[in-house]
Amino acid sequence: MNDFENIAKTYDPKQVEDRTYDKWLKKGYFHADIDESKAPYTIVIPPPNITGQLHMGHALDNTLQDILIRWKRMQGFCTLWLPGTDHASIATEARIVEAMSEEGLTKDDIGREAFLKRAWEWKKLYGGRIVEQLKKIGCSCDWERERFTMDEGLSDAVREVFIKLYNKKLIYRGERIINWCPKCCTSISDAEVEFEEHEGHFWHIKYPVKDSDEFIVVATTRPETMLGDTAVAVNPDDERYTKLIGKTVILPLMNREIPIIADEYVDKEFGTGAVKITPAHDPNDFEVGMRHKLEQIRVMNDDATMNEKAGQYQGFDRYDARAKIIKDLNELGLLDKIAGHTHNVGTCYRCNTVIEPIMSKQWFVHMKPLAKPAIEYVKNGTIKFVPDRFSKIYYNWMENIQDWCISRQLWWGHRIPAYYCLECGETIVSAEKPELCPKCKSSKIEQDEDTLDTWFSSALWPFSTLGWPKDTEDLRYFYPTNVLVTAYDIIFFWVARMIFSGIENMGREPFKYVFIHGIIRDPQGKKMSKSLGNGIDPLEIIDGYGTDALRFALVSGNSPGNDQRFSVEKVESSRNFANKIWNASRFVLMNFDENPDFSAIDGKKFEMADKWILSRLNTLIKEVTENMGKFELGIALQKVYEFIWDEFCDWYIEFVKPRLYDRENESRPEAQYVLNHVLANSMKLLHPYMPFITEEIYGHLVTDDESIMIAKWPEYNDKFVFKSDEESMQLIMDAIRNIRNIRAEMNVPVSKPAKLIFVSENKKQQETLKAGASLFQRLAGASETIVQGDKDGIPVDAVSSIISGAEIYIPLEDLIDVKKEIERLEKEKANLQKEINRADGKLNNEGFTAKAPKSVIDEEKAKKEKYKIMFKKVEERLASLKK
RNA sequence: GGGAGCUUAGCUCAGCUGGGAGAGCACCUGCCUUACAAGCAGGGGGUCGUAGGUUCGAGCCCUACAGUUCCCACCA
Repeated sequence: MNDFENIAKTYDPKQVEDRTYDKWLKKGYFHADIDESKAPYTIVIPPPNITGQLHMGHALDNTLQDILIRWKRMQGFCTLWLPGTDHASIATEARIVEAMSEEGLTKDDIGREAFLKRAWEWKKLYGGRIVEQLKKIGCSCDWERERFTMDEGLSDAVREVFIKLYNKKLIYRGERIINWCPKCCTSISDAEVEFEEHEGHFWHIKYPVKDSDEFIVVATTRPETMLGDTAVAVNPDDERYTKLIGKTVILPLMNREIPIIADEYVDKEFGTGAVKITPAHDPNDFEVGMRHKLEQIRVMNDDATMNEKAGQYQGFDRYDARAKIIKDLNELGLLDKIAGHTHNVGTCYRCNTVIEPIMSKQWFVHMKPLAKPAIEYVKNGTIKFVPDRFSKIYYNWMENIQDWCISRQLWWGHRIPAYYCLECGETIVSAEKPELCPKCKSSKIEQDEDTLDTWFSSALWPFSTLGWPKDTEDLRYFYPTNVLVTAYDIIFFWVARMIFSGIENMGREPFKYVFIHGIIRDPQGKKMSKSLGNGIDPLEIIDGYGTDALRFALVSGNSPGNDQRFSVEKVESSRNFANKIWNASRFVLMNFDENPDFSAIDGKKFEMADKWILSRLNTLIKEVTENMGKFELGIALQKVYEFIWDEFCDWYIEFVKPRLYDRENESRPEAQYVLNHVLANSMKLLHPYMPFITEEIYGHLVTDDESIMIAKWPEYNDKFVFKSDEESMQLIMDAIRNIRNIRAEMNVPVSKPAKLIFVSENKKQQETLKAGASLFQRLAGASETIVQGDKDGIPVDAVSSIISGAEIYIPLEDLIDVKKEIERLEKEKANLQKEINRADGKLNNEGFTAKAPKSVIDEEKAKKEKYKIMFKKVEERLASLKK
């Protein structure tokens, strides 16, 4: 015994975590030094927004990355986990605008320069918060390489890519229908629009045909856009309207003459079959307008109020204008009818405001040529999605991709490196502001006011963070990265864009695997969200249960790509596991001698139980490593859990107790050694998942390592395969379980010792059972263990159990009720009969014997034999009881 | 309209290439046994959504259907 006896009986994460993390930091374990003798293993973090607070999604995502990184580091790779943050243009700008409005200020009040100054201050103040939170969950990132999307180097990368794509004509500026968010006051990309089902109306409006009494009725969900109508379209094959094609209608309220045109776009079956065409406010109408060379009249301002083109409705908000228009039309008798209509309305993914499709001059990325190789890289397996089904989602998006609107009417972000000559209108795309216009030599040049979509810079993250466009050592060594870990909801925004950007700019894939996980939901299965207030704060969970427990709860029992519900109960049981390990370790340590030294351990002195657990550990190492290699982290963790709790704690520790308690026992050092060895290796296997407690325990064990973080990952070793000992221990454990079983059934607690008689004809089994005597005594309440080859002298009033190969008799004297015992055995007999029948059924099936693999057939035959023997023994026992 | 996932014990979920259904929690019965009551020992509980099919053999593969969740498209 030693000091470890006095260690707390419960594991206290607070005493361990921060101290341990600091130690790792100080030792520089997180830092990756390029080592050409090693293979690199790289992960770039999905950069959290500087506005962000750690939520469960981050906790899961980063735990998964940390598991992979820690595992690979132990395997001897030169691992780099590169961290950083994203400037998150819209989200951050919104925060700053909000803060300013509390001071009664607007962006325009203070101007661009002052605004950016504030933004950088804000970043300085809050940008590091999420990074500190990542440290709390144990992330082993190389903080010396931390990057920010608006760092100088990364901004260079952005400009470089913009210029390059512009010169290749893959970036262009054009006037098109874009998604406009009136609240954020910026355009957003298609991917940033979320559709919501709204209960709306379908207003049928009568447009008078010029020089006639006729009307043509159009149906719309957005009547306010009619102010910008420049045509009415019908299907050319629609006989109802054939005679009207080419005629003119008077646009109500505006009294403008607009033509009736024919276009295939119109669906005869839908609505009235006649469509008002508003090229400046609808993407389809825009296309129709282009085909028919229609005028584009934009009737709305950027804040979604009506503009001067809206006539009497100028100044109205879009919805007020809508109400007034309906009212006015009704008064004019031009409102044909109002139908209920549920339809999907696009909203801004940041602020949830209904977006307005508006014609606007913006910058776009021409996507088709970039999408093509990006599809190819996944198709040919250069990049693999895990699980594979997500590649379908990716194809589906990439194959139907539209051009990407990248300009934003925001200030916080990378300003577009395009300059316009105020004299001749020339556009110059350049990293630096040109002195003179190359065309007219004017010096009146101004830079484009807009910034780029945040995702434009994050698309470059896997190489911009490594130094690109400079040709750095880091870039050469660590690129391409190995795996990207993210949730499925970000495949379009980010993963897809990184893929084509990596291929386009680096000529190589940005990563080899995309490891996709699901969303963490609340206990009711709802998505956690700020607005619902159902989010569970990971930091609170850490505070209450420890980081390791949180990590365990997030990873165990979950399979890749699937959503999961988060429950405190699960964290509790994870915490219990941590505690279990803690106490197992306490036990091991308090049974060490003063200065444990295992240099004199003799493998020949290993007992059956030692070889059994070593063999089991060996198998575990193999399986866990295989599972992790396939990203089956939940399965791997489950196996470690079961090994530690069920095999190591519940069995092995119980097995070795007598050897430890007896200081004279000659294999006591071997037991200590095996405890140390198995625990140390279990901790290694567990370390990627539960880094803190494993480090703490490992530090107390006898090892050559200064930290488990940099210890060598265990490897499968043929030398530790002890099949025969595994079988023997299986027999002993089966026997103990059976005896406990009987005793529980008979209400005889293990604390009441009873004699144990084993009957077995098999020499090896006899020896095994004899060797197990002390175990039977300790774990099955045996007062004495007798092993014999026949049934001579077995008392009639003994309770019996037949296990594979051996008969167990427990003479319980007056405690036994013979009638009850017969009943029990009859039941047993019936069960065995059922098993025999099942095996027979298979073996008598010609199809089975002809087609099943030999190993399966042999297995079945062996089972049948086994059950037949057991059956016979039960029968015999019954016969003797009935006498 | 197109696509994907899910449906397994009371609850939450695992189940790897098809070869006798598992865990955690909950529940029941014993135990404060000198590592751990956040524990130990034992136990009950499932015709694996339904119906077909392939196969010697299906929770797993195929088809249809039902329920459910999500993604994409966006017919004005």
